[in-house]
Amino acid sequence: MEDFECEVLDEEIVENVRKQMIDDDTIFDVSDFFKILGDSTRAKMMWALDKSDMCVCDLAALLGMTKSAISHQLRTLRDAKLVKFRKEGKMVIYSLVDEHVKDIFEKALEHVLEKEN
Amino acid sequence: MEDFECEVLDEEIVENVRKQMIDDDTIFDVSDFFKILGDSTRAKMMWALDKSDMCVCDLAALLGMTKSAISHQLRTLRDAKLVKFRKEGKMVIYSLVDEHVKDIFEKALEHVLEKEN
DNA sequence: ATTATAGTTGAATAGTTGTTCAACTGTCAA
DNA sequence: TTGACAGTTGAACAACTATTCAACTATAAT
Repeated sequence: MEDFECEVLDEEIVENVRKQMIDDDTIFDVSDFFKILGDSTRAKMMWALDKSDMCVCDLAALLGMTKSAISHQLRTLRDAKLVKFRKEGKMVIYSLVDEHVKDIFEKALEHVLEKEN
Repeated sequence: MEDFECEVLDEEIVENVRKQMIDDDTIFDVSDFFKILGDSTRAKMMWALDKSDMCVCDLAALLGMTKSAISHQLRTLRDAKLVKFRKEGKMVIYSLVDEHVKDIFEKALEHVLEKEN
């Protein structure tokens, strides 16, 4: 017989789930959001900025990375609207945009720590 | 003068944050967790499995992908202990491991939808 | 036994992404 | 106006990863 790829086996389930499925754009937005936190450098930066606003240089020193690397990642975080910045003289001070992320971070942390066994 | 990379500017802040910093292993685990949900295919699969347990074939049909691609991603989700499976005849039925992920997903969804403007 | 189907797997490919490097801007101080 | 420093940027490189392809296993039915 022909080698067709994937016929539906349980029509009822598939149709039912398809009806409840959120639209592609939203799923993309959600996974893009997770992608941002899915890099340990960015995750650390968010964690650090949650503790205190900081300039690029201090973030770099804290994490033991170059200013360039940190600046690139801050750009990513800015594009994702997770951090904002203000200028103070030569320095640029970054801070978190909202508290929302903190909640998600802490829930994820719970989840991860729970699994450690 | 020498071109040193990144001297600490605000000792007090950096030291204070350093003391509150969570350890590297934990940050890695958390960002690895986010990385899993940071792919739209896997995000969709998790979303679908939250609505109903499903076999590989139906997941593939629902998402319009090959069984192979889905199977590979299911392997990733299994390794991350986010899904489990049971066998029914020729079929392998996958389901979510816990409710924890659902919470995080929904919080992230809130966050994303809130920003849409 | 043979055929069809559900699913898995490893290798290969193509696309993505994090960091480095070097060159740049803007601000402050002498 | 010159030098030093905080930060940004684009290009390049290396590492990673999602999907495809082909070959495979296992179960069920004829």
